[in-house]
Amino acid sequence: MKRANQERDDHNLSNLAANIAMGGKDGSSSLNSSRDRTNSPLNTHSSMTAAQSPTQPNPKPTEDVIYAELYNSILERRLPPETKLGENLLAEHYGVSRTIIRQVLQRLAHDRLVKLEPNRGAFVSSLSLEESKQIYEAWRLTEAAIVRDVTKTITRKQITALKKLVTEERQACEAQDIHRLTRLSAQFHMQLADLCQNKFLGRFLKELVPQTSLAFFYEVKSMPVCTKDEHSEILDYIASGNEEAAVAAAMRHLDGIEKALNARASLKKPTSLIDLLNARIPSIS
Amino acid sequence: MKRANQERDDHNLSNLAANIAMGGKDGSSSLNSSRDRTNSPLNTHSSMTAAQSPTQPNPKPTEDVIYAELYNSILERRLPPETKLGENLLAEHYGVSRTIIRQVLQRLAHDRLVKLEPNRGAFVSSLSLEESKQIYEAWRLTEAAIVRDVTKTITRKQITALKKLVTEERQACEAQDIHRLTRLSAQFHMQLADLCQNKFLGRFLKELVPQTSLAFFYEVKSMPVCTKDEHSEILDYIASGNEEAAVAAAMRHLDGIEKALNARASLKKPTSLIDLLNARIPSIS
DNA sequence: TGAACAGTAATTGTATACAACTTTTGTACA
DNA sequence: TGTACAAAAGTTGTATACAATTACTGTTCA
Repeated sequence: MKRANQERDDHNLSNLAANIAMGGKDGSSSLNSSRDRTNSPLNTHSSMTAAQSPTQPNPKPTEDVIYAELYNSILERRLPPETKLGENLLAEHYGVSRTIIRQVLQRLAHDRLVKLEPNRGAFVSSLSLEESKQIYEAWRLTEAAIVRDVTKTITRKQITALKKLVTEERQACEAQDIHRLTRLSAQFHMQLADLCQNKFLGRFLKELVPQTSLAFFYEVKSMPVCTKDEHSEILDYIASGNEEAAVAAAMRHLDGIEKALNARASLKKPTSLIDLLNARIPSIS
Repeated sequence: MKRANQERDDHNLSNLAANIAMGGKDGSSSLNSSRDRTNSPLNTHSSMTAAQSPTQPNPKPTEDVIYAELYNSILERRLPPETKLGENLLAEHYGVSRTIIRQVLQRLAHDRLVKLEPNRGAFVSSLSLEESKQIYEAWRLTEAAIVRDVTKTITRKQITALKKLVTEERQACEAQDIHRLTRLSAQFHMQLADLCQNKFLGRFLKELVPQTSLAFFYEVKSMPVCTKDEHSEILDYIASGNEEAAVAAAMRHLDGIEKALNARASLKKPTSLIDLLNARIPSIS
């Protein structure tokens, strides 16, 4: 009836993304597991260097783990907008029942990272250019309030943690690790939001930021704007208690990101299978 | 096996609230049904005058209907904070499986109107005074941006719809219908938020407003601040295109609500069964 | 050749059975 | 009388079976 423990599929992000991309017909994969039990999905090290501990017999992942993996996967743009997230495929991949997958998909739909179409299934959400603009407008409004708040209350320890994050960004940038950089860049703002005394504003921003990964245009291959230096600048102003300068720097930063987005908005959706196939041989055409 | 259609329990709000309050041991109830299929829960007429069409054989309610009923029920303060929402009780009350109830509870938890405690169940969320203050701060920030936006783009038809709402508020106020007034008052702000061009800001406010019903203090029996006139004032400024005056009026309005909340914050939680029993005979003590 | 239709396969929606956990209730003992 | 422990009742968590809907594929007919 059930699959034995030993022959259960492992689950890691790169394999999952590959499986989904090719329709899930390829079952074989390598052994890998990450068993973080943090509340916020962002703190899992899902996209760290691959080879970790192949010894673990790979117990059944919890709902939270699966949620975190998919969450990060979308945030890092590994699963592009409009990708179909079939329940059976995911259930078999993670070795859990569809019940769990369903709950995960509902949570992601709640985060607006996934859209559920009745009787048709779950898909990674997508954003139009207009919607993206609206996100950045809402982001600016909220970020300003948060930066103001945080500048007043931030502690040494918190500054150190954020500086560490910027350092990691720098490393990812040097290593040309686009996915990791994308995640770390979002994480900087989300971690800042966590420091805001006002829980509700913080939550709002933390919901907003990941959605910027859903723009259905956006050139994935080129390196995103290297935001590490701007993050560093904002952080310095915050640390020095210069509220207005910090806010101004943050606003410039967001404006810059949005400008870069607009610049890339020219190329349309390369999402269909045909487009993906064509994109494989760009030199021949 | 299954219960026959005819003897299936009906489901209406007042009976549900009563059932939950008394632990669900009382099964009998009257016949009533509302079958709206709107997307936003607020447009259902769940709390209108009771007697409608007792002829309907009462088909199985959809997930959306149950969601809307519970949503409104919490918003209107019929189900007070910390009320336990047992899955079996709800499933039997609505005549659906626990699967459906579970999904509804998850959606409500996503809205932060319900909190899910692992292995313990679902409860109506509650808010501390500090959290309430934070909500109002976030509300002010967002409301200002929304009022500014709406003032620029509002149409005649939309103004008429809002005026109708204010009229309904006035009626509810005269009729001393606290629950309905609470809902209509929230609806005014949520409908305004819907008119905002920026979807994300609008959504945020629509998530924020219902949560103000979760303050675990707050005197339910006394009439809430009659906000109808202030709503009318805000609306007039918006209609006349006076952006700054509209924003100022809205800010005064929110300040007033928060002040009233603080004033009522003295009486602590009367949630426990003992407290409720004691509250029944206040004249004797 | 192409469009429309029908049948089949696959996927999602719902209900139910069982397992795991928590809370309550009852009893024994200090 | 009160505390500690044990049993049982009730509730939630998960998996699975079946129903309903959709998507696909192959055939027929114009």
